[in-house]
Amino acid sequence: MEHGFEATSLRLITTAAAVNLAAVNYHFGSKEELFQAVLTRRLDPMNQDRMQLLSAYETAADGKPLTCEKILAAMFIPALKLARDHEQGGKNFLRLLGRAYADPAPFIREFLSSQYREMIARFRAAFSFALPHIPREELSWRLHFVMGALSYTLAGADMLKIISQLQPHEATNDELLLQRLAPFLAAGLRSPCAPNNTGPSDDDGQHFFQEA
Amino acid sequence: MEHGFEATSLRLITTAAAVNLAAVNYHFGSKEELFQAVLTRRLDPMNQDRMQLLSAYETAADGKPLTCEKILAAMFIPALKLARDHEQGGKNFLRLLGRAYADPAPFIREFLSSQYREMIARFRAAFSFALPHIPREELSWRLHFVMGALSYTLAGADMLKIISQLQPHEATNDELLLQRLAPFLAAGLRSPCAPNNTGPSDDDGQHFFQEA
DNA sequence: GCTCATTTCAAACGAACGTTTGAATTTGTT
DNA sequence: AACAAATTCAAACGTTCGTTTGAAATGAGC
Repeated sequence: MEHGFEATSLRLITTAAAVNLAAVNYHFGSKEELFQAVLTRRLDPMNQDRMQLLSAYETAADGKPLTCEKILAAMFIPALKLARDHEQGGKNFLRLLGRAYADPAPFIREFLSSQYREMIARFRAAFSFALPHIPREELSWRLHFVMGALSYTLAGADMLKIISQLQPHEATNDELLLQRLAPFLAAGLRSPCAPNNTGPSDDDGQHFFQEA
Repeated sequence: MEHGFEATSLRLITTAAAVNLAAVNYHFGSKEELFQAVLTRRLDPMNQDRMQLLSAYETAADGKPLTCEKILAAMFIPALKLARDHEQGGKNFLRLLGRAYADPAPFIREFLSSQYREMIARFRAAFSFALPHIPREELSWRLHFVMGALSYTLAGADMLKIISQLQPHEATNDELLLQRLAPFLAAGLRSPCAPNNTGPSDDDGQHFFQEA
């Protein structure tokens, strides 16, 4: 979490774990496979939880579309549950995960892609049903913004030291953090679509970036 | 941009640039200082542009508060101008910058912190004037979400390959991307504040994550 | 209690890293 | 042309990396 995948040596890990260096290659095969195992152990159950929670909400809604807040809650609650699991370093795992989102290593990107594909598809369908007036393509972008803000927030809020001078104990309160993030994102998701986003000749859609 | 700071060797860089390996240490001192020089050359002028543009908008508004869209435009337009400068690899620089936001290396975090502190303070003041009903602390969080979504978007939209199956030529159209991001973020910034966000006993503020 | 598969361990391997060195080369000035 | 400063260059430095090796230790089944 602190140093990223490349800069974290196996010697650092095995020393901290009080095991032999060769144990990693014996039990996991390589450093990459160890990393994938670390992520899979918690990421896969978390995404399963997310989808089950979403399904539970949908059956409870009985055919009616869910609110954005409800769908976002299905994304955030399993993450929070994991953050609360102090026995297994929950908060640190979410930060490791947030860092992995931005890691350029191809094997990490492919791994995350395979781990998220199914969950993202489910949630996009839910948002699409909840926001029928938003075109599919526009919704894809907004879902991207949601994932970006979420991963960035989970990654550790180091940027907060620049943006604000909040107390450090407040900056690490992930629960409060997500309670602020969800309404913010819900408002963005619900916001009316600019007219003709695909047509570049629309004046109202363009003047925004024309000046200066 | 592709491999991150740690995984990009000086031999890769100097070979691609057709210069000698030792030239980096002779002219820049170290790999870290080279990286800072690469960032500073464009980041510093970009942030200066942002602040000047914001000041221009403010004097044009003649004492009246700016809209969120206007303030966001002051953040995005200089970034777009840089992205359009193909002579100097503008788009690639923004992606390098987005990656740097998430890089855990302490010297990178300190460097970015010093480069952004002044600009962030200016923009927070502008948002605070534009959104007087949002408490200072809540605004800090929202500004954090804005920076997160922006950096994640600029970092390369690799997650889009998971989220949607958009055409790759569309995925790289940064201008359209920011035109979609700005309204999304403006809606989030403007969204009404949940009652008593600091008090954890408020029922309406808590039930959101209590269930399941 | 012996056997054999599994796991642990210290040591070493080859490769790649950022950096340094000191001699060549180029450049600018007289 | 000659000198001095600045720059380039090939080579090597010491370190660290992920991985491999082969022997020692452990554990389960008969």
